[in-house]
Amino acid sequence: MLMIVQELGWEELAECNKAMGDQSRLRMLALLKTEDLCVCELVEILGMTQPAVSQHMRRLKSAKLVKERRQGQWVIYSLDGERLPYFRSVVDSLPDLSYEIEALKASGKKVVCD
Amino acid sequence: MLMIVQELGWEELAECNKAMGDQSRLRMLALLKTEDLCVCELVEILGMTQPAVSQHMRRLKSAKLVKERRQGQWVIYSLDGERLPYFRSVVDSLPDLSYEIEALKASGKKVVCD
DNA sequence: CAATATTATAAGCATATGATTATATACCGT
DNA sequence: ACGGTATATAATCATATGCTTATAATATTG
Repeated sequence: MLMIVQELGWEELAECNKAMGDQSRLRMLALLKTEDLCVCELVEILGMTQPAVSQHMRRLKSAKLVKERRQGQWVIYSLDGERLPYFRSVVDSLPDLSYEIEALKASGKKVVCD
Repeated sequence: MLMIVQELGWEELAECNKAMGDQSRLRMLALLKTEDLCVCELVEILGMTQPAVSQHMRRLKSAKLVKERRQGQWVIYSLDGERLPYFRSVVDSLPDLSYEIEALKASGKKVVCD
């Protein structure tokens, strides 16, 4: 089976980098590297308002760096980024924030159990 | 000899990505991948004003993605980006624009001969 | 030193960005 | 269908960004 990987244009390339050009969104990607998370969990960990998180996720989603799925009342985000050749390199270079997720679980606020 | 590579913080990481989050600056990086260039050559190739190019290069320089050296009356820019772990991956994924530089040479407007 | 060429900086302006508050939409349990 | 929880969108606002024009700074040449 032949897979055609569509070449990214300048516009899309710039959009991907812009999407990764914000500290909050970088932290979100770093968190999603460890585990898929829903919006309210990101809100809890990052200490941001819910609309702020939603809007950041929209930006990441429109750059195709994350994808979403609905699970009950939650919308769960996960890393995507197959279209961006160096996305894995970027994500790998992000600090490990798994301890944040551990802390969330310890506090009993982890809501989604896959 | 032990080389210590200073870990980049969120702030710097975001700045690097922001610096790469613009079509013009991506093109500049793509051009510098082929060959070191001075400002007036970038002006010629990209069809931008000289101040616009200078300001973009300042942004790239402050993110440490390019470095400059003076050669006579010209300031020559070249890729740097050793501090950004995935910089090479990004640059490698940029389209090849060497034909732009060839065209410049053919037109007799390549000013710097190293 | 004067004249020219190259590059950088400053100021102004239109648009983009990121946050906040308020409101709408979607799903769940009863 | 209703109330509660989760998420998205809209409106607003302060700041950032990118471009333009004008001007300054630096280097070369005569």
